[in-house]
Amino acid sequence: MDPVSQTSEEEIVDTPDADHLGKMIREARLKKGWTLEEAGKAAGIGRSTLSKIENNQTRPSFDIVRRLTKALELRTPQLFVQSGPSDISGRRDVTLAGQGEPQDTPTYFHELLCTELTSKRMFPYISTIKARDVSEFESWIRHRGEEFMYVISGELTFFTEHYKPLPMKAGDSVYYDSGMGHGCVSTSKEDAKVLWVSLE
Amino acid sequence: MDPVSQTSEEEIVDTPDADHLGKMIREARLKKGWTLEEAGKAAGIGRSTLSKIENNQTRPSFDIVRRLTKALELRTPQLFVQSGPSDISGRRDVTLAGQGEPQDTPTYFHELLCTELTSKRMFPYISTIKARDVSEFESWIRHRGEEFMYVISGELTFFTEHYKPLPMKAGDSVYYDSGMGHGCVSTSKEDAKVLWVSLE
DNA sequence: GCGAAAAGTTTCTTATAAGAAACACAAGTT
DNA sequence: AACTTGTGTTTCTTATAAGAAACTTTTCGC
Repeated sequence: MDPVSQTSEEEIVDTPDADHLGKMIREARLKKGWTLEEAGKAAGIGRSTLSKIENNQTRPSFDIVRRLTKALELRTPQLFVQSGPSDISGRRDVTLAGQGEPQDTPTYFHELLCTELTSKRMFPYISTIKARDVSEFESWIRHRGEEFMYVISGELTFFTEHYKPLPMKAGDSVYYDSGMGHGCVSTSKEDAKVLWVSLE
Repeated sequence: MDPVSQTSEEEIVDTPDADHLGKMIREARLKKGWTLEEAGKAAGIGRSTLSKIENNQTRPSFDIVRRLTKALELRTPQLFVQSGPSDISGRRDVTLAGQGEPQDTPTYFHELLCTELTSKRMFPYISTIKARDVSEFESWIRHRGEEFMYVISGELTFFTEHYKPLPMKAGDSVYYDSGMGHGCVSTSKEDAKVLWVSLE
């Protein structure tokens, strides 16, 4: 196999991961240095309930888990980890310069990166923004999630709902709620090039 | 307020978001064009149960929700959204070139980007990798989550456990499980510069 | 419009989660 | 060593989730 593009889609057997949850919660609680009583109070649940959850003696309701994640400031995605064909553990995916998967729209020329790794959670892509006048700005893009943008080259104006237009140049970056309307136009003579990383 | 750096930490009142879950699940099911029966079968639960969940007439167990997210291929983080002081809705955070928050280690010079938005889920930073010999490579970095790296300038070799060393140059990118040991060294005369986006 | 089939909702039963209180087990204190 | 206090575990009760089946609504054919 080509050493550069090693994304293999091997089938992995499913395992129950039954006692994963309790372990994680106990870990998070101890990390905060809390007793069952304290953590329970912070999350609004009884200490006996929490004890049983941590020892996997019960299947808690989604509500309870949600309250716990908030109180303990737990990262939620990892609570759902279940082994299966769709996780990226022990994998990597390389895309060489200019070798991304092209995807065009009227305004942007997108190049999707690392598309072999279908189960990844972030979506990186490079966009070429065609040079044109600021006045031509048309409609907002809007999609659930958050997004990071880094200007690789050129100059552009980045628009966000509720904010003033933002002039940007190579090396600048912005992080924003992509649920807000957003979009950008090149303000230099040449096309501008940006790297986007999107997370739903 | 400075229009460029508008990250405000206003207090937002907490709302229960009680009927968020059902709505999302119904949406995901319909998107797949499935009936209650079909979706239930795929997730291994009864259609009556699913009906009640979608109509928020019950507080499902975490297990059931997990099975549903798997069957419906739902993005899990958004199931946990609860309004509160710590989400980024309607916000943005800008970092101009070279204005990131510096953070040094023996091997890397990191510049953290968009640090005002503390509740964001992805962590972007630019690293300058000091020029040195490949043989000097020491120890693996390893942390839970996934990571995306884009080479801004210079040439380097990217190391990942279980894989062959990967020579990279400006414009190349790689996405990998950051739980695997990883690290990189510059192979050009000058320092190399890379953009990393990390997600736990 | 009427019947038949399919999709969704509402009982009804039972299995079980959640919390209170009792219990067990430490680590200090006198 | 007995007493206290603090932490986690195990009953025990009751509130409720989950599934089966009955019921309602929608969709489609004729």
